[in-house]
Amino acid sequence: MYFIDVILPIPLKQTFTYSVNKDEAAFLKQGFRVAVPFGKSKLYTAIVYQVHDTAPHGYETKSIDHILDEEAIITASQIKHWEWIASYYMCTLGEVVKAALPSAFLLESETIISLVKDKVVEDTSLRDEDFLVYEALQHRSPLNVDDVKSILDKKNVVLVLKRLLDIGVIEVQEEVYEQYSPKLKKYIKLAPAYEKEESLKELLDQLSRAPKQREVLMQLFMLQAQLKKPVGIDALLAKSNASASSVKSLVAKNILEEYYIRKDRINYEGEDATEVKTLSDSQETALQEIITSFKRHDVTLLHGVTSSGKTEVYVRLIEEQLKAGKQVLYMLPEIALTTQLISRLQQYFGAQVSVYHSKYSIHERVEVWNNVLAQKEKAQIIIGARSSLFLPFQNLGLIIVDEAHEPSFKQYNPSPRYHARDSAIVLASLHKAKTLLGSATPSLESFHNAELDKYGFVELKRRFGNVLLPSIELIDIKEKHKKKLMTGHFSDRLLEEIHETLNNNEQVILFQNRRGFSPIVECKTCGTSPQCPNCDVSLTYHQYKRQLRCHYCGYHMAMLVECNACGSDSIDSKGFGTEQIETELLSLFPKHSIARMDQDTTRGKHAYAKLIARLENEEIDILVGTQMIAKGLDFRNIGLVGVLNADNLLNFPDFRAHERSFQLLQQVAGRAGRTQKRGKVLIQTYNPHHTILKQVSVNDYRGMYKEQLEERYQYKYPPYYRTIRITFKDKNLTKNDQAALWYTLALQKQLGANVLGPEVPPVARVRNKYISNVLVKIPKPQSLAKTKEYINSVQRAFNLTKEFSSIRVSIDVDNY
DNA sequence: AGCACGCCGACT
DNA sequence: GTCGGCGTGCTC
Repeated sequence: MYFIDVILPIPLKQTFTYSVNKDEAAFLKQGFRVAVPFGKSKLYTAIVYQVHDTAPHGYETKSIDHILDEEAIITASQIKHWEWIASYYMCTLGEVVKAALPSAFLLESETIISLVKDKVVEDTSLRDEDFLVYEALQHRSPLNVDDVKSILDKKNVVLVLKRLLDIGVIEVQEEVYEQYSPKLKKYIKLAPAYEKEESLKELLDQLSRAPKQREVLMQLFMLQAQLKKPVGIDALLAKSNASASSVKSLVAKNILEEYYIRKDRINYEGEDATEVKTLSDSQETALQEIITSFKRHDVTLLHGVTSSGKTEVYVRLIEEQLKAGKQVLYMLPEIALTTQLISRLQQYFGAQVSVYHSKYSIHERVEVWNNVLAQKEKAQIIIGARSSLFLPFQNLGLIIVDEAHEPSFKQYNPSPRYHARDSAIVLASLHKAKTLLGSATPSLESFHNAELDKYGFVELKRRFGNVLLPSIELIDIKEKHKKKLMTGHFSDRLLEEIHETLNNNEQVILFQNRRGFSPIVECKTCGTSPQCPNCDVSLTYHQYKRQLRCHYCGYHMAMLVECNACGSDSIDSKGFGTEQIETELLSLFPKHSIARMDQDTTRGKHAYAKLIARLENEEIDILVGTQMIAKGLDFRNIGLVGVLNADNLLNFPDFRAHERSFQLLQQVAGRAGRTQKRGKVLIQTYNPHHTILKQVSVNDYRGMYKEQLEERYQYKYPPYYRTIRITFKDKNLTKNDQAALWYTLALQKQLGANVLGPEVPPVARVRNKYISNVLVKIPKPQSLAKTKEYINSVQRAFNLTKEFSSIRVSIDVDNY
């Protein structure tokens, strides 16, 4: 007897054992996919973890359904990496697998319902609903469960299906579809029968009465001679100017033959690689320093001011790896993965670049996966978002994590809650590769690591071409309000500068952080504002659809005409988001073109790219935007950057609020003046004496670092303490509170005062579930692994407590 | 995580 | 009486 242990893509800790026959056991290896029956009736895709011959105790194994791959699609080092992620971030291997594999690799079965042949039923013997399904099946068979649901327009259809099954009218089957289908291209050739010269001659004579068809044939010969490779049907049609119908009739007469060739979706059709620009002196120095640093350190931090030309340095490093025959992973936050950057790298490396991120179709992702696995030429360099570190690299030489300070490298939900920067470092070490972290505003942890000599450190202090960093001016809007110098949300100073910039034919970017400061609707008479029925938050007003929406659960309703509480019609929207700024701008600058960039305006697949293109072509004079505009936009003609209100950033209730504000404002400021002329940045605030703003205005990263580090030390936060957050969720408030308290007390038994909480978060209820948080702080000398082991033991005891069985517990390691 | 099973209230 | 709500427990 042979068995395999498999990983299922579900949040269960253990592997599952299935039986296989001798041949299967010989064929299967770790990393293969198999379809296995799981539970009552489902088929799941599982990953083979190991093949063995030890029968498990206590249960009967099922046999696998079938094998999905011809060779392993997951490498041994991937499994090792995923095990590290599962153990470090306290989640299951199944969850990692689910996040790691392109969805097209993980198929679940679908129940297929079909009519039993020759089974006659009296229509009258059926109930109305049953009859509807029966009738539908006579028109179209088979149906899936969703079809039945929509036919009956209800959620629960099991009963109907059960009855039909009982009387033997229908049968059901579980089917797994391969979602990935290769892209095929149609080619055309002469049928083999005519390949001999005499038969060809005969044929041409025959066709003398069909001049169009004859012409098609002649063109085909010409193309074949010219291209010396298969002729695509599209090429033939274009060349011969013939209609598809003449080709079709030639095919019908068996004179021509159609055939298909598998084609990759990922194809770079641009120019071939161009020479890398010559590096400036400071770039060259940085490059040499990085190379030297890698001799002593596996990880190096590159601190380069905005627009210092980090990309060119990366390009050189990548080039070096390619020469050594190694693969390179270039990671970026999702949002910075613009066509702009991709095409820049393609300029240098042409077809060797592949891109991998969530906007790509499942087919494209499968192809990138396979290309990386096979070490194809076109998968030498992967540019991708955080999930690209799950690809099956074979021979990785270097990982670049660009914009490494970006919080979006940390995944919060769903599990695995991994940090891509840290997971990348582990991945690199598995491959004995190097990691380069690049940032203009490194995170405190990374800078601290560099200071402790855990990481190597290299600096690029000058902007490329010695362009000056923008001048930054703080505007006290408290005072401006007092002196009545505000027009809407604009100070006189900001308006003045906008006018001047526009007069110089330069563009303006305005930044308005939306988080925590969305337009909330309020009744002026009684002061109530409409709340979300499912979450403890006020609804926010969205002008473009005249709707009130909840940012947490997506609930929405039409804008109120009168107050629900008192009936008054004096409803006011206070606060300001990007939309309101846009409206104000339209009336202040009616002659200029104004655009807005936020989640609402970049929803479509190409919306973002289009906005960027318009900005690049200078079709937009003023762009208002959220965080989104801070990332990687690289334009030559931005003369002015305005921050409408810096305070709501600073007042964010998070220990990293100050660090984040500094980073964000620096990034935003970096959009200004990327050419010779010095750019200008205006920051409006109620609090111009705030240390962070001062530090931003004079570009004092180190000052910020030192001061923040001191605070972190005092308040026991990272990098001095690690933290793990444990979240409890339940529909029942009391039960949830009890559970959180029980857990906290259990943790405190061993960890004492370093367990904080339970604490109710600012938004205490989301999607009708109450939330409670517990924070575990881990001082440097305390073992992280042992602490986690202890948390795990508390978790196990918690799971055994019956009354808490409905509580959802999620654990977030390094929740920052 | 799904999904079946089973127990309760609200309707034909 | 049936239907469908959701709490509970299991999955090799």
